[in-house]
Amino acid sequence: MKRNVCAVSFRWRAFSFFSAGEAEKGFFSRFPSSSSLQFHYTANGFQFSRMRSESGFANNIKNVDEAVSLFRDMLRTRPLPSVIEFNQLLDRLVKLKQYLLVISLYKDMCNSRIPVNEFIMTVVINSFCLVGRVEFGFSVLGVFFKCGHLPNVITFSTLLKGLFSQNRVGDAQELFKKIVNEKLCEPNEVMYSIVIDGLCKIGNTSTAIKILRFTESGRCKPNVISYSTIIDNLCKDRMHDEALAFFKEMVEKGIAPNVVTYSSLIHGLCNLGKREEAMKLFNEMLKFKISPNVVTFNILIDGLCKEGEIEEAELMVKIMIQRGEKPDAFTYGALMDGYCLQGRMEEARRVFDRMVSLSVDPSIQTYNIIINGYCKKRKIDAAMHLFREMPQKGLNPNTVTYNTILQGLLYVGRCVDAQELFNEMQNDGQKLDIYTHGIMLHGLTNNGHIDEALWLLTMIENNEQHLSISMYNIIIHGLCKLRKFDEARALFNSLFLKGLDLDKITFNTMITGLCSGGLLKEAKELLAKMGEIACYPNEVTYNIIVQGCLKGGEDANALMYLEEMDRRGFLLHASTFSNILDLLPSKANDHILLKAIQKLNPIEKPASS
DNA sequence: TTAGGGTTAG
Repeated sequence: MKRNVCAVSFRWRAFSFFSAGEAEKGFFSRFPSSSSLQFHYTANGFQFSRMRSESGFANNIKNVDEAVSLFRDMLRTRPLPSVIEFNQLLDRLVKLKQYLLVISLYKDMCNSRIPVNEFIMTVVINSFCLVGRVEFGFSVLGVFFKCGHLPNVITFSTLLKGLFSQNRVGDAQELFKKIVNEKLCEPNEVMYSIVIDGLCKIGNTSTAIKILRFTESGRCKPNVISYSTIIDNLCKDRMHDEALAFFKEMVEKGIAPNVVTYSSLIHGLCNLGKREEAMKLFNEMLKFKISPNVVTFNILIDGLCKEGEIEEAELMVKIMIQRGEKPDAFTYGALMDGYCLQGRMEEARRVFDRMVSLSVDPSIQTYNIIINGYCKKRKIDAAMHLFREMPQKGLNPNTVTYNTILQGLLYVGRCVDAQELFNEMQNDGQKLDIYTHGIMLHGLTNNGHIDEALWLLTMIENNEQHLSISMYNIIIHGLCKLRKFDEARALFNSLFLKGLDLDKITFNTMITGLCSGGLLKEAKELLAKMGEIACYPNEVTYNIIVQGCLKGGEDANALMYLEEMDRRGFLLHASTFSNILDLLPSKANDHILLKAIQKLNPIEKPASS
């Protein structure tokens, strides 16, 4: 397809995010050619001529070595194999997830002056996107124009998908607008669903809905995928009524919901704890002959387990098998999680063994679930045994696994073992995350090892990695618990100097500490300070201060804060209420206090008698 | 059948 290439390529340069300089010189120098990659191949010279007689010859390629060998064979064949055959080979490699190899072979083709077409270049663009280098995808677009080809709706869709997957949402939106406004191609259902999905993934469901409405006005109408994507994300936002409205709308428009639509809705209902409604929908899909798949069953099984209905979940596994769906690591993971939640570790272990005996490979996550179960039951040796078994099964414990075990060790007070494992984790090059540090700080502090916790905090500060205010909150809480108020106060004050954003939890922790140390005046001053720095006190703050005042005998101040709570619409917590009740016998005549209590009473009033 | 699309675990 050759037409007015110059005009198009001139127009194309107007893309602000397409840095031609960066991209044009980029990928040829950065990506190796296949000959420099360590692949072994046998050059028998007949491989390709033998295989090409079979239909869909590339589908018979089983591994990378075979593909490279075949490719070399193809380069030597005369006359040259067709561009379609080269494309089939590259496409097979994409299916085998060998994206870097696709890029390398493409480079070899260009070097050998083998003609390429828009199909091959789109495969290469897709490969660049899938290795996280969408900018090089745009450089291939430059080759399109040089070769006299025009990018079409599939090329642009691939690039849009690449931009969204690399979180370049602004660039993706800009490109999409350009495609529409300048009519670079006619968007189709796939393009719309990529854009809708990309917007939903960053939580911008409302713009995604606008795109859906926009498509209604065009030639290409929204389809089941666009609707399902919107429905799924509304469910994730817990907006089930809105999701159901879209469901109803699509049915009325004659767009048939499929297994994904139903699975999303069922998932949404399960998350809201509406099990019966979820089952109703499940039966509805059966009635309409829409077969639930392994995902649908896993959603239901997981939902039942989280509700504590494990026996029903086990029954659902039987139904799933009867219907020809094979339970997978998710299924067994959900069951294990259910048993773990109830502390039924023997049954959880039996599910684990059942999974292994049925040749379902446990995933890292299934290990994490059962390890977490053992840790919660303080059965740390059993957890440790499974943890050490993982590498033998070819699974490397991830950050979550380490975090779980660390938490378990600290929970039972094994601080030295936790420290050792924490070191081991770092020596193994395992990534630490914000939870790792929180778990360590919390565990050390809780076990009275405040000095070690402070030392760790200094290390984290020096590395400036994952430093968050919650870490200071943990330490301040620990210092106050040990009645080290001076140190707690010093740390608290240092946060202002460090320029860290204090949150309500920091203030609430410090105010709790001050109240527990009888330092009421300081606690009240701190509460006043919250307003000054626009970190306004919340319901928790007021409950803390009221309790502090009552314990410190400052009833008048307690009353003042109670009135303040009433004005702000804050409720009494049960513990505060019980503190007030303790005081009542001596305050039976204090009408103002009684009135305040009546207003703030958190307990439902009995029906009028 | 020469290229691009949506769902489930701490």
